[in-house]
Amino acid sequence: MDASAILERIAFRDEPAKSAEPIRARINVGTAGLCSECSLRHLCLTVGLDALATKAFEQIVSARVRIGKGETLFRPGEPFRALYAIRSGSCKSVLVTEEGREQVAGYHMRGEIVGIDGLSTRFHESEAVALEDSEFCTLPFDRLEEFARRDARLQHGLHRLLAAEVARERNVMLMLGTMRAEQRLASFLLDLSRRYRDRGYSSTEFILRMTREEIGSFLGLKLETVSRLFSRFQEEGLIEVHGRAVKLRNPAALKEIIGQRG
Amino acid sequence: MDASAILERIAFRDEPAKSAEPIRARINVGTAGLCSECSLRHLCLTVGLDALATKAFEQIVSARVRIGKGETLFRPGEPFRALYAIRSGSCKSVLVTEEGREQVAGYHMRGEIVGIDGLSTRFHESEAVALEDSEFCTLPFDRLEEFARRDARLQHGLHRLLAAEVARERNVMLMLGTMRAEQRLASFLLDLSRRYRDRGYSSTEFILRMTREEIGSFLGLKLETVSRLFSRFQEEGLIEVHGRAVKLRNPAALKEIIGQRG
DNA sequence: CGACTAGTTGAGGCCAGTCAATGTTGGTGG
DNA sequence: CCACCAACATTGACTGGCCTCAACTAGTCG
Repeated sequence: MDASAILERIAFRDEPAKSAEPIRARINVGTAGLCSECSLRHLCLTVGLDALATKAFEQIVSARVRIGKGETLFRPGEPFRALYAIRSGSCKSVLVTEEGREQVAGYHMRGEIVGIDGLSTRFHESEAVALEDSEFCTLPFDRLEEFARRDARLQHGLHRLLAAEVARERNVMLMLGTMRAEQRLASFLLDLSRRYRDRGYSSTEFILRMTREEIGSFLGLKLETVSRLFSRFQEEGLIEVHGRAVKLRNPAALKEIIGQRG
Repeated sequence: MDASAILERIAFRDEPAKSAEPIRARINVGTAGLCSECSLRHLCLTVGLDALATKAFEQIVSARVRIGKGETLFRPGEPFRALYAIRSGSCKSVLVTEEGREQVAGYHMRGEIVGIDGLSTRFHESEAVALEDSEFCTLPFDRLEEFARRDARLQHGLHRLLAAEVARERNVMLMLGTMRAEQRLASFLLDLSRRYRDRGYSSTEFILRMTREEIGSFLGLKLETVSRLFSRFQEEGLIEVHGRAVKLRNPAALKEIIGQRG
């Protein structure tokens, strides 16, 4: 089987969908291979690679996937074949246990990489759902590994990527384990703020892509609690909220809230 | 600087200790290099390596560290140089934030590998504290990376190790985000049970190495709550507790508790 | 023995969950 | 354009689970 056939298999996700509704993922093979011109290359795995290596890296990133809002990029139980770099849009990752316990494990925006959850068992364990129409670059993992064996810089990048995921989850653990509701929400807002800033957007004004329920699930709270806290923060002049539009009026005060007693 | 000098630097931790009390870590260089005979080789990074590669791997594992109960293997802020395989004993890892927020992030026993927390920033972000006198094999990370570039099996093993840590933390997230106190404790006990079983110990009778406070910190609960739950589980005939000695009398019922409603 | 740490148990309070009613928004079709 | 509907969001009243504070007990080590 040649490379393009493998890529088609990956791109078209040839295993049967586990769920009733069809996956309407579409693919643009033609537009692939532009890492060296990608505005996100300083956020992606190409960090640390020189121009030549980036060109070589483009050979790996040979497929793009577009999915619509609410559609899934991968589902629990599906074989793990690739990581996905978010080229545009955003997604959430959702954990589901046998007993039906469900939790939003993360919220990911452009320039970030999702799919690591499948690396441990070689099957995806979580679900990635687009929160808006989104586009992803497919990074076939076996080819990444091969590249990493030849290039220590990419190896480093890959390790750092995995380690960053560990670090991110550790922070979530800390939040869930030690913070009270208002601290969790403040922490969530400041985290978003920082990440939007890193991407060149406003750090004080942004649109939430998640519902109150999804935010609550991520923060270990109920949607009513989240809603109440938004209202309270607004009353206290910390933020302005109109539905999903949020403006941070006093980030310093939010930071202070997080620092308060155990 | 030759290899043994590097190892000495690692072993004797030449950077100044951040805390008042001295680190009394001792080292046995002489006993290193026995991976091929180690009873834990099927749990360690050597999984998947053949005899020859395991022999080669021994060259990497060139130092052992012994530390006493309550002493630290590494501290936040220290440069990351190596991963540590627990050869005997156990340890906890503790997260500390700037604001003094503190949480036990994990409990690790023999055959497990700690220190991954330093990989992201190249500085350790958590503290590893021995819960009993313990012995660790030092795996210098640069040499691991070098080996992984030459041997795809070790590369796989390393990736799986990192991915397993991601998966472990995801489970902790789920626990902290969706479970009530009794479910968290049940989940904790069954997790220990499984891991002791995997190591050839009894899965129903074991000694806790952590205090109630440490367990509580890990589970996002207060020590009083943990204590009360132990008592209640005992009243209900689920377990027997005498201080830190625990006997699971009805693991199935513990499993059921976890499965209960949201 | 006394000091100390770890653990247990009780009483009461508060934070967040639960249940429920109402308001708002966005998409669809007449 | 508006009516309608479903999904999302807000707000209130009440409940309950876990925390807080506190007293007491059981080991442990000098």
